[in-house]
Amino acid sequence: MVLCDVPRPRNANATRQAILEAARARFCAESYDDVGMRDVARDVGVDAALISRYFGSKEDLFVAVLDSCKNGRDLMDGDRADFGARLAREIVYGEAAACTPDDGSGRMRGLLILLRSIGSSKAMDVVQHTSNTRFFEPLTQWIGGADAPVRARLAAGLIMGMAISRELSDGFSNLDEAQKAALAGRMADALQGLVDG
Amino acid sequence: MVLCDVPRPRNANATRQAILEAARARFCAESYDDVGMRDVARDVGVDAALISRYFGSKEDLFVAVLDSCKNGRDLMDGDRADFGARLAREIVYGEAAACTPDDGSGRMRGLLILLRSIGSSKAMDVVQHTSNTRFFEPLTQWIGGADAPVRARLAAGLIMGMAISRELSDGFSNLDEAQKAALAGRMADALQGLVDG
DNA sequence: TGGCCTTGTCATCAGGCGTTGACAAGCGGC
DNA sequence: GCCGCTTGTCAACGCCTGATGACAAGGCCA
Repeated sequence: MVLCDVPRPRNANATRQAILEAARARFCAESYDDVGMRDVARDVGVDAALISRYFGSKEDLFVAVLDSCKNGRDLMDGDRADFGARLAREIVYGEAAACTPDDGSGRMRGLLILLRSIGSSKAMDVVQHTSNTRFFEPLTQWIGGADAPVRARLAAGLIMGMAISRELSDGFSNLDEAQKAALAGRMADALQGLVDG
Repeated sequence: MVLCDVPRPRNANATRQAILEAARARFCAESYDDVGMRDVARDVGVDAALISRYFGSKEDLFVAVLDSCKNGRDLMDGDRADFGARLAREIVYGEAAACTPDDGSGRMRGLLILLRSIGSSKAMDVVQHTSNTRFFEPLTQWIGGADAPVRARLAAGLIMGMAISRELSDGFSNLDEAQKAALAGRMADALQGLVDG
């Protein structure tokens, strides 16, 4: 996970950015409590004290990481008629789970980070607030129409639940390819039904 | 949360049971990482060292708590035609969230404890194993028929996701009563559809 | 070349954790 | 009454965490 082993040139902006990306990868793979400042610092090849200086506290770093992720609205980018199929594919086939330390292009990355740290009391406030403003509310707006809040809650629940189910079952490893396809199909239909009303 | 403040009579079985119940309440309300041995000990009115002696390690205590909960199969008790409505009501109206330190009669308690500690690396092995043997597999068996694994995954995902959605939204506090009823109704239909095939 | 601000390191702190082994107190049997 | 086992307490250990302030070194400017 070490991103750079030659002496880092003295460049505050680049270093700050490297810390942010390393932290994003860590928070994507581990819960808030399991991510240590020293871990992130080691990934970048820097002393942990520097993170404190650049970002303040660990919670501030967490917020900065969430802000650096693409907005939850991006989940709704693309053809509306494909929403269900798109999301189902990303979750069932794990395209959402890939979490390389790149520019944060994964559309679901922010949501995955939030899901990872659910249950951590220290991150609870941030997680709760961010999931509402970045995920629930945009989804509700985008769905629109009568019962939008209700349908959005259900869609969000299904998305989050299947993401967790994926974690708990090691990527649906107990399902063969045909079953995975069936799972993605059923999930897509359910989601699309909620979007279309 | 202190269950007893008069000097506890010297009774190993009763003390062990009291520790188990206090731990169950704690693990139901907080994640594995957030529950401290000293917290549980204080609830019972006992020294933390005693827990180590009676249960071994913290992980052993966690396993003992999960074993003490009603089996996940109990979720499927009752009229099969009511499964969706029953589960939806318990989640939307929070009957599942009540977690008093009683005999562990809540049917969803075991599942709630597992959900609380998702994301904790220390508890991951236990959570993964228990959720499969106590929740996924019984549900798959109970659903039965063609595509049972697929439908069970979807049902489980919806149940878990809505339980988490409930947490993140403070008990669906942004929904009025009519919307909650609509949510429960839609969720019930979706679940029942998965059960019936 | 010398001064100085920036960038990064190091040692350290206070606090929390789970766990351990030595000790105190209750209590039944001889 | 005293022994010995059980039940519970206490102090401490080693480890890890996030955070802090003093210090070293790079690099620009005069």
